[in-house]
Amino acid sequence: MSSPITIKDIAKALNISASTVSRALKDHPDISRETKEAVNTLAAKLRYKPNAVALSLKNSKTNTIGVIIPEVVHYFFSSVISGIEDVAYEAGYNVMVCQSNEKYAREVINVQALESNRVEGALVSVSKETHDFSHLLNLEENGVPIVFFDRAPEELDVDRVIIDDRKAAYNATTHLIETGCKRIAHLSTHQTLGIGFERLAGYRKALEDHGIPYREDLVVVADSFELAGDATRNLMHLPSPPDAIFAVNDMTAVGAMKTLQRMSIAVPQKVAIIGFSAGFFSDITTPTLSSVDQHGYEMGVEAAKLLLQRIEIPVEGKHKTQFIDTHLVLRESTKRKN
Amino acid sequence: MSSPITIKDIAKALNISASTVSRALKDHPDISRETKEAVNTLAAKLRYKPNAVALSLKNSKTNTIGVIIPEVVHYFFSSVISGIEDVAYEAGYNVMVCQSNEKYAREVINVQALESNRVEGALVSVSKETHDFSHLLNLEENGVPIVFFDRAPEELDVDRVIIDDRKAAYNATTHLIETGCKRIAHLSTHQTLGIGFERLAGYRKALEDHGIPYREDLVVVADSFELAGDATRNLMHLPSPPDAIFAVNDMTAVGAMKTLQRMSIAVPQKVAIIGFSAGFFSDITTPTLSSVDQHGYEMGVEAAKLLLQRIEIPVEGKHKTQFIDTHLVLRESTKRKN
DNA sequence: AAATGTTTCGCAATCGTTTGCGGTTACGTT
DNA sequence: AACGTAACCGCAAACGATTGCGAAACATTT
Repeated sequence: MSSPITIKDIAKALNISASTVSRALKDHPDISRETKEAVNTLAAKLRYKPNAVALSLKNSKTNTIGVIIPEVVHYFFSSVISGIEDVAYEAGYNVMVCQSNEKYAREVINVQALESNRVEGALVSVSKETHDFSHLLNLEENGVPIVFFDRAPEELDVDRVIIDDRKAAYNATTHLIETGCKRIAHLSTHQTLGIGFERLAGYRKALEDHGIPYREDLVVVADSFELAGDATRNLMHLPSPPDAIFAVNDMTAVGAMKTLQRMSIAVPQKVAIIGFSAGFFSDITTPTLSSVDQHGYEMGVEAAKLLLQRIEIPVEGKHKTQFIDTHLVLRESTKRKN
Repeated sequence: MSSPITIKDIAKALNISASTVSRALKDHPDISRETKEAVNTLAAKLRYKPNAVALSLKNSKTNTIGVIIPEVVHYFFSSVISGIEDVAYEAGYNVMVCQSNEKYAREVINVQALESNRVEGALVSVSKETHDFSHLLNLEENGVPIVFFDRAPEELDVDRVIIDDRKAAYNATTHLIETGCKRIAHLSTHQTLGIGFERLAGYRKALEDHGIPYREDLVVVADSFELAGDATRNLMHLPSPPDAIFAVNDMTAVGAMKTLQRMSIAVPQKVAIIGFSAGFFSDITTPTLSSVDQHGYEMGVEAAKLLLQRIEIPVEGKHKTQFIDTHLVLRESTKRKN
């Protein structure tokens, strides 16, 4: 059968009207038992499946939410998706996933795709290139609620589910300090990204609260496996090299660790390392990597829940910022407290 | 504006008919220049976006393909998705992603969701629990082409994009043999899974071709990080323990590696290890992990391409099996040839 | 001046489903 | 015999966009 079975097919076969079939299928009291039985058995036999497209049009309800993320190929983002998927599935929603590939232009196109497809809400983590949020704000103005997660525009009145980056960074840095590290480097990311800004701020605050002077030469923008290598080499050639590194994410931390090992510098004895994100591969490095667990799955769950809530009842007044708890996962790349 | 702008809104505002607006928007010659301009400027001003749902219904064409995978949270699967996404995007298709979470029941529901949403084709990698494929075959009978990737039903006439598991396993095993290993263990997965069967077959063939006897006690079903630990411990307590391990995937390989290290057994000197899948974390273990690169992204690309082709021109006759090239990525967990 | 052509646009049907309203039976009641 | 009333069911409109066909309005030709 090339074209799917419709209600009309059933109606024609049974010599009744489409409306009767429709009502019979949903057990409407107006329909006699015999008719219902006939319809139901034929529908089952023909494997009738209601056309969700037609329903969407009729009800102006697509039961679909959109997701825009930079790249699926990151443990963190894919675990967020997993959380989103589970919540959406439970609530009878479908998920449309779009990747921006960290490109602003593509993100704009993604937004249009979501809007054309009449998604009822969107979950967005913006690309690194995105500094103008008008495409997203327009979407929201047009009645599509948005919940930002992880990477959210600063200082805008939007719903967001994020971690308390500053606090998490503060805790990570503090742990390094408490285990005896004095010269703590920070491999950071661009300050425009919010998380870059916040994590640096937490790092600085921790230093300050413990009476350790802030050194500009110990803070480097390096947010990938490759960049971390160069940055680490440079850091270690400083007159006063670091004895600990707080990296803005795990890939960066691993890049640093690998480089240190290649330089025969013992981790954590000579240089301790702590990462951010707790991708599951923090388990498999040697030494295993201490990290800040961002709870991606949970973030997905909470973001999706908030979005569904916004779909039910549009925001009244100001939006909400929800924090996901982080916690330090202490493994072998940092020293122990004594 | 709560409800999106429609063609009728524009028509009403301009005191013309909806048909004229429609034609004006697509530059139909029947429409005068002035009308076109008026329509276009108003459409732009109101940020009119065509309703993809209505178009889908009208054209019986949703421009959407469905993807069913066990879990997004695997580097391999998310890289496949990435490949699919890129091809789909290029061709103007949307992607609907569903996770089976390795459950047969949920996979069935996923299929229904895809069918209800009238996807034009599906890309499927079946769950571990799936032994009955009728839900998928029904879908295909109803005119929705399916391309299976990675995990495809055996001995069924379906389209599939897979790697040559047997050959890849053969190569991996052969490399271990050529670097001097004599007692090669295989951490395998269930034989029902096809890839389990094929990889074991390749492993056996390699042994055979090199005159090494097959030992049942060296083949264990263990296909996760945790299971690999126990299995490896048992293997090493054998009277004649292995001097190499070929693992069915990277997580398993890393589990084995970690366990060996905990037992103070040198890798690769005492026991060499080779994995399968080349998740990017094979780079970050110490020693780095030799592995068979499955080229997930490319698999996604090829599977999507094949699917789009099937959507254009339905299969005439028998289906196609397409192999993605694999290659050995030799790193530090195996010895070098001399 | 009549006939033909050209330009520009609207009507209505269609995709599949739902639903208010009205219509047709059959049955019972007076 | 005439009427009321359930019990069942169909008509048609609606969701938004497209498109064949017909129809005005105006211009051109003979």
